[in-house]
Amino acid sequence: MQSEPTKSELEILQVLWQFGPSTVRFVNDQLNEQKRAVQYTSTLKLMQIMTEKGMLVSDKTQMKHVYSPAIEEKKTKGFLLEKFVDALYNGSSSSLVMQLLGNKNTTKEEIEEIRNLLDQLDNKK
Amino acid sequence: MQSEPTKSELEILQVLWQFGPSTVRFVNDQLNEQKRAVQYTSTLKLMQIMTEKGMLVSDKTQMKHVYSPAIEEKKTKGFLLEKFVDALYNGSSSSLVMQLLGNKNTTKEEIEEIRNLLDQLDNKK
DNA sequence: CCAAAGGTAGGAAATTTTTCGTACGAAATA
DNA sequence: TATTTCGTACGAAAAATTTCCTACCTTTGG
Repeated sequence: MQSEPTKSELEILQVLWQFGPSTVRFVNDQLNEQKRAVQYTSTLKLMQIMTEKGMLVSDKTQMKHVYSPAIEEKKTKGFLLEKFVDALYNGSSSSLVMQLLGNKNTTKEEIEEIRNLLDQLDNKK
Repeated sequence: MQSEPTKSELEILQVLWQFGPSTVRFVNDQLNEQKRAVQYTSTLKLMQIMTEKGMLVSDKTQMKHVYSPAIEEKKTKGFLLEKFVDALYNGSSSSLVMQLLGNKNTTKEEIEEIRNLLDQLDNKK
């Protein structure tokens, strides 16, 4: 069963998704670069906890353990998206999209892109 | 400035969004019905904290205080949606929609609805 | 070989979030 | 009126999350 990552856990997953299997050192460097100051052992600890929870898997054959997400990116994001739609939009995808389309941050290019996605979907039927 | 509601805070907001300004008693009953067992004073306390934070406003003219969201639903949801898109889809709305369209839970009716939204958007330009 | 640098393990402190007990006042009701 | 019911206020306990200190081992470079 999939459990919901906490905020910090999600940050770590993001790094692993972006760069693939990584050492603690690398993940920690990325967090400090991309996000915020955090001590090496904090990151280490959290990644160990995530491994216990079954959220990550680690290759311990080498001294520098290499961690990867235990569940594929798409699945986890889908899971989180579903939770989000349920919590905020009562499960209605179109409500979410409506809100999205009204957002300043959604550019015309993005909207065009979404239209293309829909067209492709039609062609398959 | 808008601050991110915690999980429990969001549950309370949901009730207020759904039913409009409410007393603590009513919100607590709804939580117990819709979500999970929780004591009256827990809900009271949390709603008081949310008021301190400026997340809710309360009408204290009557003995039974009536609480409302301080920020309109649309704004808060938009705020949360933006955070979500940034965190999971690197700010790309179309990526999110793509994932959404692939979801089992998104029905054909929903997809049709989304298409209509896009068409309406076009007509306005 | 020795020191320095870099790795993991584990416990525990610190912080944030959540929950509830207790006190006490106002309102309803028997 | 007396009692029970229902409300808020407040403090603090409990739980969950996040952070980091310390110990100790391995590798690297002089």
